[in-house]
Amino acid sequence: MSPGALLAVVRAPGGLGLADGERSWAVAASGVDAAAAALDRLERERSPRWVWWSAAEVLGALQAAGSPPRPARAWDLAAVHRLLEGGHDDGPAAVRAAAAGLDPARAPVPGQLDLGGTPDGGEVAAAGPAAAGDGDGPVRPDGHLSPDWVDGAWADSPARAARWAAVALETARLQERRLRAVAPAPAPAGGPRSTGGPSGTAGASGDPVQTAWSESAAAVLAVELAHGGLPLDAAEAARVVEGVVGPRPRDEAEAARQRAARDAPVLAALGVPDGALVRHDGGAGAPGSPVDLRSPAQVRRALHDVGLDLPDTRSWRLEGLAAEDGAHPALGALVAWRRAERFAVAHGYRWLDEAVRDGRLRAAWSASDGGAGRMTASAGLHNLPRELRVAVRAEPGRLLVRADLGQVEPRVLAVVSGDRALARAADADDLYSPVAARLGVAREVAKVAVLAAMYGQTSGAAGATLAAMERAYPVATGFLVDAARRGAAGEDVRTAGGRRVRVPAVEEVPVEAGAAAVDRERAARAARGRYARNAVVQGSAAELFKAWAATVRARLLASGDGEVVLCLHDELLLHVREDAAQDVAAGLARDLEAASARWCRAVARPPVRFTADVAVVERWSQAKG
DNA sequence: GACTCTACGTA
DNA sequence: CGTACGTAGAGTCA
Repeated sequence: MSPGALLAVVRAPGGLGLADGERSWAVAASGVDAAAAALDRLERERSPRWVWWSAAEVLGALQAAGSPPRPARAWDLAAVHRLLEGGHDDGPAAVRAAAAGLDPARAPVPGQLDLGGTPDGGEVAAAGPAAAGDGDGPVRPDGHLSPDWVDGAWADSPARAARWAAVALETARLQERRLRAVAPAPAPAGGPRSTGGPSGTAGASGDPVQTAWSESAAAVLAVELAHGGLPLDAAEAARVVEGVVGPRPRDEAEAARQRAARDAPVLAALGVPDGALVRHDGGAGAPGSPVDLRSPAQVRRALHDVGLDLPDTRSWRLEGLAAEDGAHPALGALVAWRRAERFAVAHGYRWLDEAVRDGRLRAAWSASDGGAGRMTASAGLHNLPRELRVAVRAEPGRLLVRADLGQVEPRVLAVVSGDRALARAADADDLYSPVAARLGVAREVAKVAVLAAMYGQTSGAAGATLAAMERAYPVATGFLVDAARRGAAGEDVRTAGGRRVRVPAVEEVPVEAGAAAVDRERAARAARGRYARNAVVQGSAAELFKAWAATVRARLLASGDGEVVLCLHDELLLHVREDAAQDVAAGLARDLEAASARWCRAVARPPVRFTADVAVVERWSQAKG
């Protein structure tokens, strides 16, 4: 077996089911440690590209092993399915149906009785070892997976586990064929407009399989991030929380008193009598509770009663008014109250107790959630307030290496659109400087215009500069306009790496429905347009980021210098051995060069320069931010 | 109990 | 009438 050859694995109670290009077999391994050891041995002997229905399914439980496996290469069927199809159902039945080109509506849903089994009209069952069979095999005559097997019958015996692995292997091959079929062609030199299909153009070039590899690596990373967690000094975090929301209450009664004490000055400023008596135990419309500050509607009414008629009570609006001369004192009080309340609710003591264990902040990770395929995390990890970053701290003998991509979205726009002028601007450390020179405006104006183009903003100061953008960078702006047009029309779009971003259709409204309904429809189409316009950039940036993260993970794996502990859209945080930190930091830039060059080739676009800001620190807060 | 709305932290 | 996400509480409907 050559390194990188596909090797499918499933984990059953008694051991592993395995399949490579030649045969399928089972390895007995009862218990987490034995399974981890068996996987690890195969990793060392064969250096395969592991095929699994999902990294979480195989690796999740094995993270608890004394020596968890650290696979270098993977083909994650669920991750590749999400790449190809979008959507959320990435279980084996949906994955197999899509890979085999079958109607997903006919795929078995877990727990469903098998009422099907006869071939769909005109559809041909996939050939191969998995389909060969007895009437009780994993693949039905119509090509869909058998509901029994989807529901877990594959785990009943070692022989069945081996067959299930063979199905996984075959499904990976089917996915690879489909990937090549949807791969976007290079952006035409003459302009961005293209025809046909959500990808814009069909036809293989570049190397779409690379996206499958890095997305699969990100799925492995997600499992490791969920298990490893982010090093967090709980005592330091508690100090930060105390500074914002006050001391930790000993019981619910004390918590209620503290809440009332926080509310009192704001209620007084609003002229609400007897604020200290207000109940805040969750009861709506509590008696004797004239204003619940946690209710935006009640706050709005209270502000109206003191002469402030506002469309909403969002902080930025209150802050703006509070800064004016002669502002009502309630405004400033309310802004300060909101900040503390927000902190207490989202990142207060409850969060500390639930999310932090053994000095680690742990969250559930997804490698490609959301329409555009960004990584997501739970437990408030991706919206950790800056004040708390001081508590994200390397353990003794270790340091943090933090790196974030510079101006990643406009650089990605240069790649995906194939705009040569924007690509030249990306040669500069600060992309906005050459753009500003070309547009003949100040740097800040240029920056706003570029961002406005990518977000679909039409109002405000960016408007005038947008026209200059269109003249100076017609390929890039044309690409964005085209994506917005597709989105507004309800067509799906694809990222550079071929990720399908589903755009929900807008319900058509007859003219008779009235002007308001017609306006709503137009607004909904515009929103879809902005969504699609942004998704092709944001989603492509997510792919580049994951390619980088996968490269970094691979190097850390080989060196044993440390681990990735956080992925934050364009930022990586590594927890590494103190003596290796400088080497790791230097390697991050090289990894970015390698990953971005590979990514540009893979998506069949001219190379564009990417930059990263790298720092070695003890606390996350010490890095620029 | 499931859902929507408002709000707000991060990128 | 600038994108995405996760999360929470109030409020609504059943």
